[in-house]
Parts: sequence; C-alpha cells; structure tokens
Amino acid sequence: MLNITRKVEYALIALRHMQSKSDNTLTSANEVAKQYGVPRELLAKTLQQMAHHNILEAVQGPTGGYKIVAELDQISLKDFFEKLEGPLGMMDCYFDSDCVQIANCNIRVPIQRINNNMRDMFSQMTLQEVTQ
Amino acid sequence: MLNITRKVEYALIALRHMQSKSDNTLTSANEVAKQYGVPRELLAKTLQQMAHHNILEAVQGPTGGYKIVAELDQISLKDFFEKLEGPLGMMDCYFDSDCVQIANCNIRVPIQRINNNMRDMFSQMTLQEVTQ
DNA sequence: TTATATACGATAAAATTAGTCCTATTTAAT
DNA sequence: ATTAAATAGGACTAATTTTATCGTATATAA
Ligand code: FES
Ligand code: FES
Repeated sequence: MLNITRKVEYALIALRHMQSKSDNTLTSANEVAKQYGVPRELLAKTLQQMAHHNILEAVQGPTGGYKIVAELDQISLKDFFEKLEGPLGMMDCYFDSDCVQIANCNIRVPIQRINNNMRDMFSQMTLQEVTQ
Repeated sequence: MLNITRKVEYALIALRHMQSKSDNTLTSANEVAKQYGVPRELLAKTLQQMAHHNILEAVQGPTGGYKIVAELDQISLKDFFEKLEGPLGMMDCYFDSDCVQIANCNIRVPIQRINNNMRDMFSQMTLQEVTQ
C-alpha cells in the first residue's frame, strides 16, 4: 500500500546515476538498463517523459543520450511524482469527481485532510534531496 | 499513485458511521453496505479484520453486528493502515528484502528517507482525527 | 551505408486489487 | 424445534492497474 511505481523508481535510479557523472556527459537508456538491471524500453519511456518535462535534455543519434538540465533542488517531489504519474492523492474522487457515491459519502472530507498532509509533505521535499 | 485501497476506504466509512451513533448500538455489515452503496461481502471481511485487531467487537446472531471498542485517538493511521494492509512503505525492498537488485541499487537509501518521512507523518495522525 | 541512439504508439503479460460465492456457526425470535 | 439474520472465513473469479515488450519511425555519428 502507498507504493511508488516502477516508473518513478527507474527515474530516480537514472537521475541518481546521472548526478554521479560529470555534467556534460550523456547517459543512454542502455547504460542505465544494463548497470542496474532495469527493463530498457520502460526506462527509455520514462527518460523521454522526463525530457518532455524539461528535467532532462535528449540528444539523438549514436553517442546520444540524456543529461540533467533542470535544477533538481527547484523541483518538489510532489511535482516530480505528478509529472510522471499524474495527480497525487489517496483517492481519485477529488480530481475527476465522476464518483457516483459522492452524494452519500461520509469520508470525502477526512480523506482530503490526509491527502493535504501528504501533498504538503511531498511539496517540502525536493528531488535533489532524494537523488543527491 | 499512492492511493489507499477500497478496504481501507470501506473501513473508514464504517468507523465514521459507527461514531455517529450511540456507543452501545450495533452496526451490521448490511446496514453500512446499504447506506453507502458498498459491496457487503468485502465490507464484512474488513469489519471482521478490524474485530480481529480489537478495533471493533463483534456480536453474532440476528440483531448482532459490530461496535467500536478501541480508543481511536490511541491508534495511529500508520498502525491502522498496517493492520489492514500490511507493512507501509513505498518500496518492499526494506521489508522482505529478497530483492535481487539490492547489491547494485543506488536508491535504496534515498527511498528509505522518503519512506521514513511518510511513516512519520502517518504515525502522527490518529484514526480519531480522520473519523471524527 | 551502417549502427546506435531517441521517439512513441500499440499491445501483451503480470501482478494486484476488488468483488463474489459457498458453507459453517451463532443466536434471537417465533 | 425451526427459522431467519447475523458473523466467520476459505476459495475463487473478475476487474483493474501496473509492468513489460514489440514494432516502426527518425536522427545522426562513424
Ligand atoms: S467514494 Fe467518491 S466521494 Fe467518497
Ligand atoms: S530495487 Fe530493491 S533495493 Fe533498490
């Protein structure tokens, strides 16, 4: 319960790996996949997603790869999670709200309270703290 | 991401419902299932589980049901979640530790840090705060 | 021209979660 | 005694979500 997804896990592995290298060197999906025993395709998609969100920059062609371009201490863990996995919450009733139970539901407000606590917590942690 | 399970959701609905009633009245699974449009069987199992953990007391036979016997302000949300769903963590590597990647994994420590923050947060919230 | 990389949509497989079914037992009410 | 309504709990099925793979296109260095 309350697990992070593989996608986030692979993203963190890759970021951490990149941070341990010099700033201008590129890291390919292959390199990370091989070194950490992670599925290449899925990792690649995740890297692409991070590039799309301007956390990484992608360079195509052979000798290509990715490098970190964002200031990781400016990105909250909450934002990071949401970039990769969408809205962060313990229940979905508050985002799409097509929940049919919403009329006679007695826990919407209390759960929202937990939610806010959790979002606050992840808002206060930065990506840098995790990958450094 | 980081969603709670239906089981926990149903448990909270039931607890909240019970708290709105006088202390000695019993609440049956049927009553809650009907009122909140929740699957009876699954709810029943959840109530049984809470009874097993001495949060509720069960009374058998017709006119039977459940009532709250624990001090809800003495039960942390962390304990509650773990009673219902088992160990609370963003990755399982830290509990069973049969993870084959553990040798060349570069995010075990950082994730554990996030984990601790999350566990701390849920340790500080009580069930009472949520169901009151 | 070739090889190796990113890009990305589509699909398949696996795992988890959610829900149902069935039978047994308890016990109040008739 | 019998019935009906409740808990108890194992086994199973269905649904959903997550995870992984496949296939094809494009970019580009060698
Ligand atoms: S279950 Fe959707 S609002 Fe409570
Ligand atoms: S993936 Fe299991 S220890 Fe990192």
